Formats: sequence, structure tokens, C-alpha cells
Amino acid sequence: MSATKEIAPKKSDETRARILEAALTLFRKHGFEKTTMRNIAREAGVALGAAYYYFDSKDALVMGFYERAQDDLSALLGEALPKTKGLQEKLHTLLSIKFDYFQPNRELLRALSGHIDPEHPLSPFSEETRTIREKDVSFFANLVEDAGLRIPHDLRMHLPRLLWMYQMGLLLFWIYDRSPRQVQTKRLFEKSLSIVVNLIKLSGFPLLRPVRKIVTNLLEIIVGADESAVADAAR
Amino acid sequence: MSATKEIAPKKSDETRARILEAALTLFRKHGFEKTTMRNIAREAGVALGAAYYYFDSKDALVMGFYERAQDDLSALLGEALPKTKGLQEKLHTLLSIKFDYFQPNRELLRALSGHIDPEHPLSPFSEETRTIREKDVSFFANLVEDAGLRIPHDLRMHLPRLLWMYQMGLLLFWIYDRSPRQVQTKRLFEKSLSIVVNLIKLSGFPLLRPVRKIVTNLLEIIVGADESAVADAAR
DNA sequence: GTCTATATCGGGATAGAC
DNA sequence: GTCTATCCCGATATAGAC
Repeated sequence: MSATKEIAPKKSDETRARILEAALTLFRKHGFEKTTMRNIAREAGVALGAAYYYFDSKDALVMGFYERAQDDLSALLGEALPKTKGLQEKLHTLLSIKFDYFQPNRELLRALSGHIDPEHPLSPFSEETRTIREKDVSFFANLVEDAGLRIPHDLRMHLPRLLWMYQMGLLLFWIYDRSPRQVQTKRLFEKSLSIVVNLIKLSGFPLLRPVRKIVTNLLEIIVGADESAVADAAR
Repeated sequence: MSATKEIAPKKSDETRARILEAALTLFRKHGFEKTTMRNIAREAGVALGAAYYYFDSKDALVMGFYERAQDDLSALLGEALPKTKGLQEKLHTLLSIKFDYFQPNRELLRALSGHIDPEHPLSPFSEETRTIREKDVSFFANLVEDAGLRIPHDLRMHLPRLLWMYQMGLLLFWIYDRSPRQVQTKRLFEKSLSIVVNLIKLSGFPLLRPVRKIVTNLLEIIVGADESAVADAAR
């Protein structure tokens, strides 16, 4: 009978949600920097200490935002992707959905884009965001799988991560795109996407083998650095 | 007689230098975040107000560091580069000198690497750092000039900026390289440099014209975005 | 113009009472 | 779980010594 643990998390989990909601509202309205924890607490109708009780820091609120976005996007993608065919269409759909989803929070993302240091908890490369990142990479892995292309093994093993980085690059460009309705990003997106897809399709072409080797060699140095850093951290 | 203006700026310009020096020392010793303006003032043997008299903010101290680095590097490069021959050797020398110069401040640079937003004064892409950046790009322009290669016009006009971005990428990788003596960066550097140089040398090869077009097209979208942003800011 | 001393404020974060 | 009080620090301002 006391299944309150799993079934009814209503208790004052709702307070937490209210605080997060208040924070996001204010972030969107006045920007991240200008929004103070005091404002957030007031907007949510709690005391400052209460806000800190639920979220260890202002950054923890951002983490809450990341997690919610991941959940929402997971649902949206799971819905839309199965209806698509081919690598290009799938990638186009995935990225379009992300752009649409993050549109209202573009300014917030800009304020957060400074977190590039893998040591920083909010960095897209940090240990703290690892599960989010890996889930995100897995979308690309599934997408490549479902596209059903024949891709050389050496490239294939890096492809999900590579596409994830392509996505991050596009998002970064988009965040700082000051053209009217981010049409520049749109242009870059369309143009680069077909190049990327063509490169992947061509990658099995025997003549391109040396080129592929050069690319995968570079990749291995970069990823290798990543892995030894992880090994480092584990010690 | 009263040529104090140009000849003897010793007055208490020296104080300014001392404050900057104190700041850098503390940044190196305790990191950027943990160093307070109060500490800096104390280390320099002046009052807090004096520190703010010379530097409007903690960030202004960083700007001072950038400017000094630019001056120092300008001298070092002007000394070393004329003794080199060929694109590869020149690029290798330039980048090696930068790595060596920044080595003691690697941690500081890591703390600053978050300034990626072109709106932020300390960003390498900001208006405030424009002259520094342009001077830096001009090193690459001269270097390409002096290497005396025949390079297609469409690529040549983008090349200095492109090489500058290559440099920034390497520096970024280096800043976060956790391998023993940044040997990973060393590997990436050697390997990528010869690829870059070979690509440039091959760029005039007629068969590669379509490839070059693809690259320059993408570049123009990206740079175009940059320029319209500048035009935007001017309005 | 150069600098000290000090007071004040805003905001992130914490301690401890209830 | 929630609130009040408090601390720390960056930043600003002011009054005044030299």
C-alpha cells in the first residue's frame, strides 16, 4: 500500500518542477546571467534556501534543463525517425527537430556555450553529462544502422561520434548566427549535409581508401586523447 | 626638453606592470577563478582601488595579458620566421613558438577558453580583440606570402584566416590535452600539419578543382555570416 | 594624476533554526 | 523541507592624502 516511492512522486517533487520552470521562464525572459537565484526563488514562491535545497547551484538548474530536453527529444525522435528513409532524410529530420526544440532557448544555450572545458560539469564533454551524451550518440548509431548503407568498418566505428560532432558544430554555429531567422545556418546545414552524406556514401570507393585512412588516423589521435583522459580520471 | 611623453614613461606605468605581473603570478599559482582582486592588489602591494584604477575589471587584466603576449610573440616571430624556408617549416616554427610561449599559462588559457561568444570582450572573435586577431592573421598572410607557393586565388584569399583557425583548433586541443607532456597534441600537430601543407600544395591540381570549390563554398557561407554580423553591429 | 581607505551593493552559496 | 541570517567576493563609489 505504501507504494508512494514509485507510483505517487507528487509529494513535493512538484516544488522542484516549479522551481525549474520558474528558472527557465526567467532565463528566457531576462537571460541567464541577469537571472538571480533570488528572482528564481521569488518567481517560484519559495525562499532562497528552498531553491538551493532542490538545486545545489544555479548550474544544477541548467542540468535539469538538459535532462528534460533529452527526455523530450528522445520521445520526439522516436516518433519521427522511423517514418524516414535514407541517411540524408534521417539526418535532416533529426537535426531539424533539435533546432525546432531548442529555438525558444537559443539565448540560454548561447549563455551556456562557454562551458567547453571537459572538467566543467555542464560541458557537453564532461563526465557529468556522459549519459546524456552517450544516449545522444546512440541516436546517430541507430540512424546509421537503419539507413542500411554499406560503410567500411574503420569509418563505421567512428561514424556515430563523428556525426554527433557535426551536430554540435552546427548547433554552435546556429547559436551565434545573427542573420534574420538564422538563414545562414539553414544554408550551411543544407549544403554541408549533402556533402557529409555524399562523403559517407563514397567512403567505400576503393580509390578513396588512402583519404579515408588519413581521416581515421587523425580521428584516432583525437579520440585516443579522449580515452586516455578518461583512463586518467579513473585512476 | 620635456620629452617625458615619449622617452620616459617610467613614472608609474611601472605600477601598472606590477599589478599585471601580480595578477598573472596568482592566476598561475591558484587559477583564475580563485584569484580575487583583493589578492592581486595585496600581492602587488597596492590598495584595491589602485588595482581598479589601472584595470577596470578582472577581465581587463586578461586583456592586458593578451596584449603583452601579442607584443612578445610578435618579436619572437619576427626574429625566427625569416630564418625558415618553405610552408611546412614556417608553420611548424610559428606554432612551436606559440606553444612554448603559452606553456606556463596553459591553465590560465583553459580558464579563459570559455569565452567563445563573439559578444564577450575577451572572445578571440570579439570586436575588442579585433586588432590582436588581425595582427595574428597577418602573420599567416606573410608566412604564406614568403613561402612563395602558387596557390589558386579562390583558396588563397581565405588561406590566412583558415590557417589561423587551424591554429586555434590546435591550441584548444592542447589546452585540454591531459596526456603526459601534451604528447597527444604533438602527435596531432605533426600529423595534421603535413596533411594541411600537402592539401595546400595539391590545391592547384586541376583534378581537385571541384573539391576546392566545395570547400571554398562552405567557407564563404561561414565567413559571410561573420561579415553580415559585423555589418549588423555597425548599424 | 596617483593612490589609500572604507563603505556599500548585488548575487552565489551556506549554516543552522524551526 | 523550508526559512532567515550570514558570508564571501566582484564591483562601484566616495572622500581625501600627496
